[in-house]
Amino acid sequence: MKLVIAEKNIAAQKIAQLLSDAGKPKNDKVYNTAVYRFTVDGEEWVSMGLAGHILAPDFPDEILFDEKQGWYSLTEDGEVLPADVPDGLARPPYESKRRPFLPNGINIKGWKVESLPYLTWSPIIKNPAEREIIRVLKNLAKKSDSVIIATDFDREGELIGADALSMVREVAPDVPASRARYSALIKAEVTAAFDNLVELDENLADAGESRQYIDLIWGAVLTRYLTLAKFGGFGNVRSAGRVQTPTLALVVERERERRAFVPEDYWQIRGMGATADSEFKISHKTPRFTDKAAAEDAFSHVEHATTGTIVEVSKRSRKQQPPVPFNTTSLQAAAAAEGISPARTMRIAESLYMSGFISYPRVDNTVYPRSLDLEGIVKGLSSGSPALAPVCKKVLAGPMKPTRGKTETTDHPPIHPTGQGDPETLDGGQKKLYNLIARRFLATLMGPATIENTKLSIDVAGEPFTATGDVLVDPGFREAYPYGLKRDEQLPALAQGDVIDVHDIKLEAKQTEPPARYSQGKLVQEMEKRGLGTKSTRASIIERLYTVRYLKNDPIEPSQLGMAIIDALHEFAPRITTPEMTAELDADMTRVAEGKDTQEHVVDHSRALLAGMLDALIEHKDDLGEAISDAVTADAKVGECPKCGKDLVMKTSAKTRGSFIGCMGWPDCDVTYPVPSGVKVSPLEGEAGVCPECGAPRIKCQPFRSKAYEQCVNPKCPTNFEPDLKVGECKVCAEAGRHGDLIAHKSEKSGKRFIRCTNYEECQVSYPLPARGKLQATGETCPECGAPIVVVETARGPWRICVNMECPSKEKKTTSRGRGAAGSKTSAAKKTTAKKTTAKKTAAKKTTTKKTTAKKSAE
DNA sequence: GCAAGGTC
Repeated sequence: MKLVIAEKNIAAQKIAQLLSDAGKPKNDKVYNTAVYRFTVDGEEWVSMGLAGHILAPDFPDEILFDEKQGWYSLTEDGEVLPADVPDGLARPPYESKRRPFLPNGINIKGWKVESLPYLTWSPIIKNPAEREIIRVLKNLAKKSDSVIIATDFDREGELIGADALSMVREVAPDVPASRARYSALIKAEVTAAFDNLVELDENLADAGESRQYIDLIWGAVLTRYLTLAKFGGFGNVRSAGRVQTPTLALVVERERERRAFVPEDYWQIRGMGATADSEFKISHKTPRFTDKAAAEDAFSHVEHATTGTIVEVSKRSRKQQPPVPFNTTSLQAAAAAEGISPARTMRIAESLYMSGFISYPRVDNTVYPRSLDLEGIVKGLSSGSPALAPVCKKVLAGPMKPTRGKTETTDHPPIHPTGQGDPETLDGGQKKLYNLIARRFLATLMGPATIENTKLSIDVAGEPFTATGDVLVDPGFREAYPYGLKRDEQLPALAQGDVIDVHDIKLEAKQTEPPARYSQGKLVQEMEKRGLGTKSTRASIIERLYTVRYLKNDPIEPSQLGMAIIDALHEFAPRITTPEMTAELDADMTRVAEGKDTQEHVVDHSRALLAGMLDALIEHKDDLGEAISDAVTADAKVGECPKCGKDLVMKTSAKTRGSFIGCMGWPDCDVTYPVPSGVKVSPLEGEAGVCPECGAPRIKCQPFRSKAYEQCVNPKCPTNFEPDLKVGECKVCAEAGRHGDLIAHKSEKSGKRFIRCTNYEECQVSYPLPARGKLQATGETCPECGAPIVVVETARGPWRICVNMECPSKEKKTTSRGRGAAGSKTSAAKKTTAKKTTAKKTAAKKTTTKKTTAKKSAE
């Protein structure tokens, strides 16, 4: 039997399909792992997929260092054994200007600043990371008479293959092994690769392993150092790494630019133009006046103007080209613009890929291979998604010339829908991403959009004004792909000499804006541009920076802690803070791969560079600890104590582990505030962070998967609730000839807010209220149902509602205002909706599972 | 308790 070892399951499956003599390969399982059995020229073959790297590098357990005997380990009875370490590490571990100050017997497993120099020079072992896969691999290897490594054709692939082979060698030391190198999972490539088997490239694998070692050594040493400089308790690791630290530095650098930015004043003159049946924006031909006097002079001419004359009408049409196919980075950027973070995009994409909706999601390629059945996919989409059917029909009728991106690789096709599966079974996030991918795919097969731009030149009291409007005259690809499309701005049909009304002309003082913060999508693109990380790692690295609290918010801001970390590393270990470390590492690895340098030399050189920085780092440990401590306190600050003026900070209760806000003046000052549970809370900065009503801090609350809101932390503050506010009079009571007032209440127990009539016993009139937002009475009643109208101050501004949830006006609002009105549903109505959604989801899940199972057994 | 790289 021949054993084919691929990097991942899909590759193992594809290879089996492409090499199999006749008919489909047989799906089989060895201990729950999928393997594929087939025959080649009558010979029995089996292929299996790994799960990427199956071994993980780590520092050995229980290895110690002694000045005289070097590295050693202790047996269980305490016997000293020389450790099996590579020659290069037999040297004194730490070439410091000082003599090593440590006692003998340093254990590198303990997190101690004193052991960091030894960690820098520690040997590295590789531990099994995928025990199940290794078990299957060994099981099959024992039964095989030859083994073919068919992992991806790149540096990491070669390393993954070499690691797999080392596991095979443990059970089959003499089995012949060879390597198949294919760069695309298509018949011609794969058969050619298996017809021309080569040897595993040990140098290339060594290069990959050097990368692993250097990343681990630098990452572990600096992470331990930062964590220990000011230990913040377990769960408060301050990490550093070759990719994450330069990425953080990008964000910090942008923030510094913003802070150093000096805004410049400018002035704008803008107003409204109107014809009998339409209104449009007009602005002075000089878009920005930098001279205040000139702006005021121009404004004085038009301030009281009521009419303007059209001087010229010009029309220009421009074409917008359809987008190029998605690779990982462009998908992440497009999804980020739709509010899905890169990390979440990858989690959802993985699930869509695993259930057969989309192609493999980790790709650099942006050119569809010739072998891809574009027409078949469009047909599949057409029958699977009713919403896409009309546009699919158009695509099928057209010439279907796909666009091409700049990056052409042959490993996988660009990310595209498979045309399989029923999109109705997907959940919210999946559906959103699937639609983006499906619509992008269709757009790449369509023609350009044509936008007609109309420009009006208008004379207003001798001053030149303009108005512009963009109208999509031929949607082209936009019919499939509306993402990021600006709304039409239609100007009325006007001709030279026509006179229009003008009004509301204003002189506005403005200031230039600092450079924008990175969005998560932009940061992923910037990382790619600078060679930081790979398509598979960038999203998770950004996410990591959020979990260690170096970053916050979106657009991305660095925390004080993040800035302190960059400052410290910039001063004492600058190499880790720039993309150059990655560039130099790449150059080193190329030399190792070419056989011009060795793993030992390259890794030792890197160890020496790190060791050279340790002296200064250790010397300044306490300074850094203080800086981190100050930064953490500053990050926790939510405001100033209204009672004693000291800082109010987020604290964690030792007893309940819940969060609360407390005064730094404790125990002298006892001011505390509760913090809503189940939401992510962050302080608001500047004026927004202080409640104008009561002086307590205002905070931003981010509930899981719903809109963030802001509120004052003081539960007794009038901004949280106006108790016993009269919002109107009871209509039912009035009809019955008595008087009843409608009063707003808040339940002490549940915290729910509602309106109830003072004669509730008799009329039973009560209305629910939204859970948050300051309430104002208007004195008005709803024209549709006669219930009172109130204003609720929400995060998105004031919101007028009729308190009667059964009011007929609600239906209209739901359609016209979308989310805003949806929030006005009664809790009962909400419950029904929630139930429906859950039921739908459960049904959807069941269907998906059924389908997948059905599909699997069919294969 | 550390990184970054694969992929589940």
